Amino acid sequence: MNPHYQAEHIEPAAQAYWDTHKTFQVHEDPSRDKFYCLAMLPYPSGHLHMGHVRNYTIGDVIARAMRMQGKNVLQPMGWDAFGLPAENAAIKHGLAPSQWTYENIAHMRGQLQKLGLGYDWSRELATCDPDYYRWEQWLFLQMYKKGLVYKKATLVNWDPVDQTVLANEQVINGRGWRSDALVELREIPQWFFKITDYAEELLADLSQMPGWPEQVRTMQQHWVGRSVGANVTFHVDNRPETVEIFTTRVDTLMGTTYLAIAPQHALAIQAGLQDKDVQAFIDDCAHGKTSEAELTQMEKRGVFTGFYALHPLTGARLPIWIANFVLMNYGSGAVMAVPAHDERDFAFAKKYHLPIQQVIMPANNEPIDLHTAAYTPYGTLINSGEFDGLSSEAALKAISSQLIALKVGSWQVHFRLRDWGISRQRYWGAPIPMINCTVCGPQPVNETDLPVILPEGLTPSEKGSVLKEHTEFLETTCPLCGEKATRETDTFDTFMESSWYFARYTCPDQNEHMLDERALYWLPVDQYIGGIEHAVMHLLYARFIYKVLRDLKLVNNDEPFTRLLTQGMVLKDGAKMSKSKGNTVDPNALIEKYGADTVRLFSLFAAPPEQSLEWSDAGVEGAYRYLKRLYKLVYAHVSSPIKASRPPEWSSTQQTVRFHLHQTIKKVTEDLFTRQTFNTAIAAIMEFTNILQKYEINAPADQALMQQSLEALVLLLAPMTPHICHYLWQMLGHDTPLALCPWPGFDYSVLNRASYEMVVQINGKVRARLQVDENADEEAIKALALQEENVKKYIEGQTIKKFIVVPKRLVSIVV
RNA sequence: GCCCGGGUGGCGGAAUAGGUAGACGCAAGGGACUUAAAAUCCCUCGGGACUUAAUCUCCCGUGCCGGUUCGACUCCGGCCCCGGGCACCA
Repeated sequence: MNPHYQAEHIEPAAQAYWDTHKTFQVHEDPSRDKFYCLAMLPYPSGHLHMGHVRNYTIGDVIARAMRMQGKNVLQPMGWDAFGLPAENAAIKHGLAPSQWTYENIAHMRGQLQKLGLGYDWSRELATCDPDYYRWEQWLFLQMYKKGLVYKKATLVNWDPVDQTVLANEQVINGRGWRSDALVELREIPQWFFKITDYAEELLADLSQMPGWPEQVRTMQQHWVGRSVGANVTFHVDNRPETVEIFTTRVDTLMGTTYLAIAPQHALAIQAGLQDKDVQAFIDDCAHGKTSEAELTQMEKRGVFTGFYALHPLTGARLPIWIANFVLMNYGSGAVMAVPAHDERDFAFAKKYHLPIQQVIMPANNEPIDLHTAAYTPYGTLINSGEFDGLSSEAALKAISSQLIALKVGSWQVHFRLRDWGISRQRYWGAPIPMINCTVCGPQPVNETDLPVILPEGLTPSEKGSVLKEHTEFLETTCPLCGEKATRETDTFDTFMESSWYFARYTCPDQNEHMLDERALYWLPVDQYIGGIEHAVMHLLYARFIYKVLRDLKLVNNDEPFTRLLTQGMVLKDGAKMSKSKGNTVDPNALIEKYGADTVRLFSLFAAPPEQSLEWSDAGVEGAYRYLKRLYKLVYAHVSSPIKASRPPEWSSTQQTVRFHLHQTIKKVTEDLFTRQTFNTAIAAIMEFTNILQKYEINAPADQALMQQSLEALVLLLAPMTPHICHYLWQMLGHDTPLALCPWPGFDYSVLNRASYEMVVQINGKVRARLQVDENADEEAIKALALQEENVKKYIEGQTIKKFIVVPKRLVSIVV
C-alpha cells in the first residue's frame, strides 16, 4: 500500500484485472434486464481527439453505472472505416487506403484501451471488412426487391480538370480544392433509397420518443417538413409542355404574376435552344455548389424564357422565367410566383420589374404597403374574382376544389425530406451490388454471389474512383442473360454503414445471416451517445434503416435508440479544436502525465454533457489534485489505529455527517441516472469529500461512519474514475471487484431534519433569514418573520398588502 | 438565408417545477510548512457604498431593450453576438 496516489501503477493493474476476468464480455441472458449502451463509432482518422475522449467517457460512465444497478450491460466498439479521408491520405502519401485505415485502427484501439473504457472487445467490427459490408449489400438487395431502390439523374459538383465528382467540402469558393478549376453542376444517374416512403412514420414516431432531447426531435421534424398543399398544372401558351408546381398557398393563386423554373428544367432547355442569351444564363447557372446554404444566400438572378404559362383559372398569360434559386433537385423544379405575398418572389419581381398583384388583405382591413415588402400572413381575398371576400382558409379549399374539377390540380402532402442518394463515385466504400448489362439493363447481383468484394490495395488518384479502370473488378457477366456485363462502380454513402452497425454488434460472428435472435434480445439500443452534429442526418437514416429491418422481420420494434444524449463540442480558446488552428490537445500526453482517471474526471466535470466544453489545462490539474486528496483520505482512514464500531445512537456531529452522506448518494444517483449531469454529480462528491476531510475521528463510531462514507464515495465515483476506485475499494478491505458491486442506496429518514432555513423578502428583497421548525404552520412562520429586527425596520409605518408563505422556501411580504 | 442551441464573477460552470444568484473547481492574492523549491494545508476572492471594527447593513449586477409577476438567470415580445446543421466531411 503506497501512501501516494500513483496512477501509472494503479491503471494498468485495473485494466489487466478487467481483461483477465473478462469483466465486460457479455452474453444474452433472458433472466436479466439488458442494457445496451452505445457511443457513436469513430472514424479512424489516426488519432483520438478530445471529442472522442468526452464521448466515450460519458458512455462508459452510463454503462458502468447501469452495471452497478444490476443490468446486463452491452457496450461495444467499432470503426466507421470507409470514407474520403482515407482516399485523401492515400493520394498524399501513396499508401493504400486499407493499409492506412487498419494502421489507424490499431493505434486508436490502443488509445481507447488506455482510457479504461469497459468495452466488450470481442464484438469489435470495422465497416470496411467484407464480413460486415456483405450484409449491407444483402440488405440493399432486399430493399431493391421491395421497390425501395431506384435510379435517377441528379446534380453533383463536377471538377472538369480532375474529371471527378467533388464533395461539398471539396468545393472552395466555387472551385475544386485540388485543381482550382471552376466547379460545374452536372447531372449524373445515381441510386436512391425511397426514404420518403417512411416520411409519415419517421415524423409520427418522433412524438413517442420521450428519451430524445426536444431540440433533436424538433430538428428532425423540420427536416422531414410535412406540408399540405396543392399541385397545380400550368399549360404553356402555344406549346405542348406543361409546368407542374406545388404550393401551400393556393389561396394566393390569383396573385400569380409569373412562374420561375430551374435552369435544368425541360422547358428551360427548350428556351436555351431558341435564344443564345437564355443559353448563356443557363450555362452561367451551371457553376456553384449544390448545397442549400449556398442556394439561399446567393444573389437571386433570372432570365425570361420567351414562353408564357396560362393561368389555370383566368387564362392570363404569365411570363415563365428561369431563376438560379429554383433547383431541379428540389420538388418539380418550378414554382408559381406571387410577389405580393411571398418575400422571395417580391424581391425577384422588384429586381426584374415584374407585376405585383395584391390578392390578400389583412383581416383587420389595415392598408398595406406593397412598395416595400410582401404581406405574407393569411387574410381576406381581394382582386380574386368569385373568391373575393373569402378568408385564406376558405379560399384554400374553394380554389383547390375548382382546380380539381378542372383537372389541373390535386391536394398533395409534400415533404421537405428528399430521397436518400446513396451512390458515391468513390473507390474507398462498399460496392453497390448491381451489374450493368447492355441488353438487360441494371441487374442486382445474386445473393449467392455476395459479397461483392472491393479490391483492396489500389492506390486512388485525384481523378476519382479507380474501380472504373480495374478490369478484374469491373468485368463480370449478367445474372439474367449470362452475357458480358460490367459492375456498378459506385460505392455506398458511408452513412449506410453507420445506419445499422449497432444491430450487427449483437451478433458480429453470424456468417449465415445479417442478424439473428441475439439482436432481438439486445435491441433497441437503450442509451445512444454522440455529437450534436449528427442530430439530423445520421440519426434519421439509422431510424429509416431500422424500420426497413423491422419490415424484413429482422428486428421487432420501431425505433433503434430509446434514449439519446447529444454531447457538445470540445473547444479550446473558444474554437473547435483542429490541426489548422493549432489548438489541439493530445489525450495521450495527458494520460501519461496524470492518468486516464484524471482526464476522464476533468472531461466530465468541466461542463454538462450537452454543452460545449472549454478545455483548460489548469482545470485538469484541479481534477488530479482532487484524486490525490481522495487517495490520501482513504489511506489515512485505513491507517488509523481506531477500531470501527457502530454506536447505539449517533451524536449530533455524526448525524450531520450521515445527513450529508445520504444527501450525496441521493444527489449523485439522480444526477447520473435521471439528469445525466455528471458535472454536478462530481461537484456533490467533492463537496462531501470536503466535509469528510474536516471530520475529526475520535471514537470507534466515527471510524465506522468514515468507513461507510468512504465506501459510498468510492462506489459513487466508480463509473467516472474506475481505476482509482477499483484500487481504493480493495484498500477499504473488499475482495469483490468494484465493477460488479451494487449501487449504494440512501435512506429518506436520515434526510428529514428538525428545522430548515427560510428567507423573508419584503417587496422582493431578502431582508432576513429564519430557522423554522419542521412542523411549524403558516401562522407560526408569519409571526416568526414579524419578530425579526430587520423585518420590523422595513414594515414600520407601512400597511402589509400581501403576505405569501412558500413552505420550506420563503416568506414574501408586500408593503 | 433557413432550422436548432447557447450567452451568469478574471475563467469553466451551479441555481432540477417562477422562490436565498455565483455551489463545485480553476486562476489570483495573503499566510503556514521548508535551507529553498515543488507538493500540501489555512484564509480572502462579483462590483460598489457605509462603519473604529465586524461574518452588520445598503445599492448595483445573469448579452441588450421592453413586458408579465409579490418575486424573473428561469416566462413573453423585440434585438445583438457565438456555436451546430442545411442532404457528397464524418
